[in-house]
Amino acid sequence: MSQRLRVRKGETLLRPGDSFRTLFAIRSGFFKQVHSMANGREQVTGFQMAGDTLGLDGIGSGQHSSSVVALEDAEVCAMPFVQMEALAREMPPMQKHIHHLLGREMAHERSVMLLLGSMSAEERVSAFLLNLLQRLQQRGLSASELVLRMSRADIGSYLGLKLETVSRTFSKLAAEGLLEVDKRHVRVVDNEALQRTGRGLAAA
Amino acid sequence: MSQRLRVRKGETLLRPGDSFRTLFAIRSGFFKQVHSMANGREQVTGFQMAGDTLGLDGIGSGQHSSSVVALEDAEVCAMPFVQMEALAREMPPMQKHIHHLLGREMAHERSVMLLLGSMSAEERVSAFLLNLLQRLQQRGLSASELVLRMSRADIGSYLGLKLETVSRTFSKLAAEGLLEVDKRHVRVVDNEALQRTGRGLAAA
DNA sequence: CGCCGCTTTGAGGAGGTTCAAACACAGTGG
DNA sequence: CCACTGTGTTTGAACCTCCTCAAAGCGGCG
Repeated sequence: MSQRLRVRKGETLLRPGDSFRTLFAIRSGFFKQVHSMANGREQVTGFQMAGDTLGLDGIGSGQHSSSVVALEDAEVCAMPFVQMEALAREMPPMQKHIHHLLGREMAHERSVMLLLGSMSAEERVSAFLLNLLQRLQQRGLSASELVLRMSRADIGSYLGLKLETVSRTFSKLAAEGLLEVDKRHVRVVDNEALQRTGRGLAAA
Repeated sequence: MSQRLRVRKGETLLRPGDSFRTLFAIRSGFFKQVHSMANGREQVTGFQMAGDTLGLDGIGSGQHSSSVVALEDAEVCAMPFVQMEALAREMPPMQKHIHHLLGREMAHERSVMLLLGSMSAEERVSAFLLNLLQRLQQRGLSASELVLRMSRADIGSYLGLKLETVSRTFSKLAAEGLLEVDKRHVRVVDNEALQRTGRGLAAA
């Protein structure tokens, strides 16, 4: 039922306007999701890694509304949505699964809304790191060390900050002894303090 | 299958932690949806009116994550979700309908993310008004005049601004000749200019 | 009338942005 | 091998938007 697909770093898997036909389960790699506004401005709305699902936007309209770009070489599984719907009609667990996926997506968007609506730059960056670390830990990786796959500009766009502010905030958190930062390599030194700062963002 | 329910102004229809069992279709009235963060801060995440659906959050976790409060006397239809799921298995149109509802909810949250992430106060307030007006128009009401059901504080919370900023922005838009504002009564004078300012937020 | 909730307006201050310059690093071609 | 270029990051200084604190106005209701 599902077909593997390779996506190279920098390539675009989905574009706004593409008709909604398949979901993609990420087997490996790292993606960013970018939305464009009517006035031309762009904004990163999410980062997806192995185990996450791509393409859920557009389930309502039948058209994708965002572009999805690989930030490193990746492999995905294409799952035709009509087949998933058909399965859902016969197997309630599949129906539950789809609803669960949609629920998670909505929960993520909600948590970003809260972050953008009421957190300071320092809180946003902390919450962002904690969220990434938690998701990496769920996948069996370190909970205190990570390599950022995205640029400062991408992080800033996602967090509603300018790239300079993101950079300054990393420096500040490092100066305060919460992190060690070297370009895209980040190590958490004081996890508790980081939690204290960035608490508020929910899971995946 | 569905049961009517009256909710008086100020009453809470759903609370965070309530188990997810039923969706509510609004027959009349006006609601706000409020989310709380781990750190105690609160934020309005949406306003719902007649024809909108309440309770879609919690479809993933089985628990509601927000409270829903009536901003005026209202009447809603309770629809047990297990029955909707059962129907969806037998009738593809019902399945489509559920997916459509979820898609709309996600689209709304996305549009608010974009608003919060990259628009100025003036743009946010304009986009907010345009969105409300559009939804009122879809319901057969005036596209140029409305009575706000929510306070400046609620608007501010929703738009990621302080209530004073919302008030000032209304005054500014009025001074520029785009609006006439008298407390909660708003009339659009220059719709084009308002569109020019607030474009970027998508539908419902 | 007098209180209370909501709104408006002002003045001052803080957090983020903007503009600019310098640095690090990888890839390229001479 | 090394200058050369391009992209991404860091840091500084000045500015601007929005926030904070404060006071006053409006309107409804007991």
